[in-house]
Amino acid sequence: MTETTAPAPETTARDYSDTLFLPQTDFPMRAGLPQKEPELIARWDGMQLYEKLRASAKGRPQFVLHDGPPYANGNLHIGHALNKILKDVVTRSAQMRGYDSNYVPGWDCHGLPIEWKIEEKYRAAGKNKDEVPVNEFRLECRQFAEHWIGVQAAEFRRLGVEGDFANPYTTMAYASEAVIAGELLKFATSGQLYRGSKPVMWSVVEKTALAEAEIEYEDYQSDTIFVKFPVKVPGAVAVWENELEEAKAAIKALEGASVVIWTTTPWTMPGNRAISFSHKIGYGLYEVTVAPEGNWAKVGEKYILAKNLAESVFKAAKIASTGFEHRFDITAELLEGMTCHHPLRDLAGGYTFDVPLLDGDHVTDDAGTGFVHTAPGHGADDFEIWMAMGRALAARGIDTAIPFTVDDDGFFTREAPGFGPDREGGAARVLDSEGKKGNANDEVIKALAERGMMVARGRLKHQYPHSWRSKKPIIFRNTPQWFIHMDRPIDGSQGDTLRDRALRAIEETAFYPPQGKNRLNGMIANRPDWVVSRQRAWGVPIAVFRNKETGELAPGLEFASNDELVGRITAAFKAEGADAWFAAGAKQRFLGGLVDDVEAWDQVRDILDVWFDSGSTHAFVLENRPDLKWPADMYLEGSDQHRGWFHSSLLESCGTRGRAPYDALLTHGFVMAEDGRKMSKSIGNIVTPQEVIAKSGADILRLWVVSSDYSDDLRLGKKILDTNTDAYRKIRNTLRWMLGTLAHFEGETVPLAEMPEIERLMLHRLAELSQTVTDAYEAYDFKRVAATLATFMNVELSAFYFDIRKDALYCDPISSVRRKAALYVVDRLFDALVKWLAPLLPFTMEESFLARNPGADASVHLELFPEIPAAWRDDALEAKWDKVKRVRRVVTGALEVERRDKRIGSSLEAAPIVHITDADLRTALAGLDLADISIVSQITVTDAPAPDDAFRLDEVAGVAVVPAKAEGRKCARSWKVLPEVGSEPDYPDLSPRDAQAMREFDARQAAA
RNA sequence: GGGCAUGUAGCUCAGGUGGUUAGAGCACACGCCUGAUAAGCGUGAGGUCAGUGGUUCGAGUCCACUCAUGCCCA
Repeated sequence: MTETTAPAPETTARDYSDTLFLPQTDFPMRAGLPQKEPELIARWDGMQLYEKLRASAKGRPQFVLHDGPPYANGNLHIGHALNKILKDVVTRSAQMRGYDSNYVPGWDCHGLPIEWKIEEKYRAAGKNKDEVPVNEFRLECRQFAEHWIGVQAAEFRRLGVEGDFANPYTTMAYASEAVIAGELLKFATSGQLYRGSKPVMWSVVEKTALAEAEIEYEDYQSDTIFVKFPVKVPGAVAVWENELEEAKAAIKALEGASVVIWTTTPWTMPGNRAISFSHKIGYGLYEVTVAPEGNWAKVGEKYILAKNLAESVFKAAKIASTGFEHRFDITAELLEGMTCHHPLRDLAGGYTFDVPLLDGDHVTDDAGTGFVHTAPGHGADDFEIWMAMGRALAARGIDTAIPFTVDDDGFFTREAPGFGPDREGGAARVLDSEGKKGNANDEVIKALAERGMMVARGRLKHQYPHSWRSKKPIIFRNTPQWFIHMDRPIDGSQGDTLRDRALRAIEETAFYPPQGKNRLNGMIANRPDWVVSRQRAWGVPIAVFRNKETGELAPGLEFASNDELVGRITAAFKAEGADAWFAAGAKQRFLGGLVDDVEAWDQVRDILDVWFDSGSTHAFVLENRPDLKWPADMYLEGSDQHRGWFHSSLLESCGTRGRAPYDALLTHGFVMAEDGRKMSKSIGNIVTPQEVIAKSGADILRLWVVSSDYSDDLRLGKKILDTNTDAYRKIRNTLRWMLGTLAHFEGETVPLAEMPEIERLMLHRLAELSQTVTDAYEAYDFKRVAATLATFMNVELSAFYFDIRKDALYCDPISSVRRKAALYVVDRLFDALVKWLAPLLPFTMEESFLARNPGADASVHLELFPEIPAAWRDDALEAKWDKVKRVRRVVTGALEVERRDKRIGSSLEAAPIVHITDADLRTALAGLDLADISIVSQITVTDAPAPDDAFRLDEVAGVAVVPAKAEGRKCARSWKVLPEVGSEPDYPDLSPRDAQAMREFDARQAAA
């Protein structure tokens, strides 16, 4: 509706649209990232961006984020994406902060999972791994890894990750294998490497050790036995010394009593070295009072049992519930320090050692007797408690050596007296080569029964570990392994053990977030010696020889020709890869001429655990590449790597170089589903990076990463992706408007002093943001960068500055300083924002940057963060404008009431009267055009008191607004309603400002 | 079961050393604009700060316990 006083000739009115400086851009509103991003990658490849980045940063201080190598055996999952995106943001932001930030991606190539894949292939073809020459097998593993490195590299690049993808590092490169072997030999030479033993899951059928992942649990029928361990020393007598007579009687009663254990593996009895109990369980002493004729459990025998289980034990022993009596309770104090005789004591002259009782958390009273037979060579729990108690046991005069009672083929050895090769009829066997039960259980039970040590026997069907490959049962078996000392002085000096060094190194490392320090520290402080050996084929060998007689190692602390031997080995590996170790004649080749009799030495065939490989990356990557440096500025991985790569790298480097290979550690959490629970196939809540990229684009995924708190677990699902997509659109549209507006910018600068205040306010905000953003990047606080910039763009630009300045930018005459100043400021805003956002959203920012700065060699990623002139900072101006904004808020509030009541639609229809009784606020407004700032056509500011019914806001005292409709006609060009419209005869439908704009416009048209 | 963490609006996050009605962005609802238009502007609703119990004049913030979730180990 227009005014009736001077009817505007609407039908003939000129359309002024094309005389306005409206936004003009080809930059699309809808990004089409799934298509656009690959084009940008192709462009970066074509222009050799990585090389240009290095060249442009030459001579700057280095920043090295050393890549933790992913395992090369499959497509990326969302966790990889999170990890690599964070790394990319760190390296890109460091580069733009002024460093030479070179990122070299790497891959972990050796190890079990790849071996399985190849074995699986063999199985499918009906072939047996053991019939294939080891180096042929290794070659296939190598090719497999090679393939996946190619796939993953392409997937990483698709995420926008920039780095030296043309020359990545791999743990299987010959040069790497040579260094890895060499690093291990340093431990050997310094005497830190030793041969020990621990139980592993062993398949007798395949004659190999198996990893947890190669095991499946199946039903199995086991022989169970209840066995007596006669009490030798009744325990902590001192505790009872001054106690009641009853207690003393209890101790006396223990004479002749037995601790009873229950086990499902009778064949492990020769390996027994202890009995575990729990202080959380109540125990009692029971006596048999009635027993059947010829029963194992006889009248008068006294057993110590868990009270909860006594009834069931006697039932198994064929004693009626009226045939036994509870005598005393037995306390944990009494059990602590108690020792027993081995039930096979004196068999074939063996088993004469003391069997101690140990308090263990793994003991429960839901089955058995409440006492757990403990054979450290035959179970993980058993081994753990035995090692944990090692020092205390030694103090009690107990030999802590773990016996090798069973050999590779499942036969008892000489260390199982009475059952080994000396036995009449030969060694008893646990399992035969078909995986069937041997005679070991029966022979052990027979021997126990002969000595009167059996209480009962039975059978139990339960879940038992089987080999994934052969489907046959496995056994736990003590095997030789290679260890690195944690607590042995390295240079012979006290306080210089590997543990000491590592704990000191942790103190000198920066942790992001700080909690990581605690976690790593706890693990190093408590960990046992480092097991580095695996009985496998695909890896770097523990390239040492061991003297068959003396156990001496070569290379080793005592070996004379260490340098020569190490030199031969590493040179060969460098030229031929670690395959050289497995080639025929290796022993002669390496050891020949360095020892008297090569045949007196065994060549160790074990390979290194892959954690040692990746723990050595600092040596073969950081030290070997001239474009990197040692130590790294940062290692960045998921929080699980406190146990993994951070840990092994720390130990390796401390053992060989005395300090950590990194100055800082940054850890991130895991990606969870939307409800905070882990993603799983069965629930179907898995999100893959591939599908997000195909549907939304990598920049959406990156926005999700950088707006999340990576130090905690991250959540991801459809809804969260949608939210991020919306947030992305807001950012993109604001940039798009700036690009459109800047189409009219001709590069003209306006001196700061001549700029309107609101332009100076924006430059000031830019100066503030510069500080915030660079600080946040420096602290790796990316969510702060993302939130700060997004909020700025939405609140201060889109909803405030741009909204206000549209009138000047679209309508002002070409000559307008106000318009020129605004264009200049928009240009500066755009430039800074695109650069600050570039590490976060590399695709979109490149696209935006190129829209302003076209050129074959142009890239936002070659830029530095903008230098903001110090003069732009103006805190007083900001304080002043805080007041202006307060007044504006009241005006806007008043307009909203008018709009709601349908008195106005567009705010340009209004001409409010603003009563400001607060002198401070009025001063702030002096010289400012509040009508422009409030986006109304006219405004009246007065210090007169406002009527009672004026609009007020509680939080803004001293301001009241009386609404009014704007007087005059609507300018056909600017749409402002002004009394002056029509005052210029040559443009009767325009305001004077627009008339002037048209004159200049027409003049330019004519000149063109 | 042990170690280390985390738990603030639908979503993502702010909330130095305890102190007025707990904030922001996005999403949502409603309204406006139609010269940023599969956009833009405004207004609004939305939280017993995981729970319980303490310390304190006062706790989202300190302490204890519980619950939930995650990582590592067993």
